[in-house]
Amino acid sequence: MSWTDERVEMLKVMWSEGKSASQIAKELGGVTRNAVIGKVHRLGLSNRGPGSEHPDEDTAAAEAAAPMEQAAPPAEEEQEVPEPSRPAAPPAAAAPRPPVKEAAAPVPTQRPKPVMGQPLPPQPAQNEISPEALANLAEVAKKARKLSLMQLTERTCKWPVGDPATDDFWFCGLPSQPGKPYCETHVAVAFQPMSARRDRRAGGR
DNA sequence: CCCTGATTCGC
DNA sequence: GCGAATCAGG
Repeated sequence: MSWTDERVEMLKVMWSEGKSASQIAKELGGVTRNAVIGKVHRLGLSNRGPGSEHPDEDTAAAEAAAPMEQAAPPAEEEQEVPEPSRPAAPPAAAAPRPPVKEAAAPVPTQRPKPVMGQPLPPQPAQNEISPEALANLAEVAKKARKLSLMQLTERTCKWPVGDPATDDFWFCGLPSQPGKPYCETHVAVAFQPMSARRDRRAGGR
């Protein structure tokens, strides 16, 4: 398995989102965590967020575009706490399943295309999305800024839409939740509590 | 023992 | 460039 542009792209996104090397390797498939780490270093992004990491909070922007309640759960995770919230279905994977569809359509038009002959890992069954969430997603899709990979910053929603292998691919781009990779709407969909996932954890870092 | 990323070094 | 083996640590 070689590092194709798509794979490197996914690696960058997932890494910047804070996913661990082993998890990225697992999702990319065909590589080990060592391979991922090695690649990360070779790409020179061993550091996870120096690029646009400035403690600069623009409340106006976030408030203007997402004037929703800003309940800040006490859950401040660092990969070492067995939190109940984790990406249920990593959209960054090959088949993001952009919920850009109406509730009427039982199935998104986006089909798992046979793009890139990589052994795409078994996509974890996506949990049900609440009707409210779907409604919001439909709205958000219209407001999406359709940013390209390089336009993403720490404060833009990195929810992918479309197929990374085609030009019909973009990221939501709306103001993301502080500390989260997605806007509030996408966070709600991506970070669903997953039931079956061992949480035995004690000391991680 | 589980896990994490970092580094080395033969390929 | 690649990644297994290894290292260093939680």
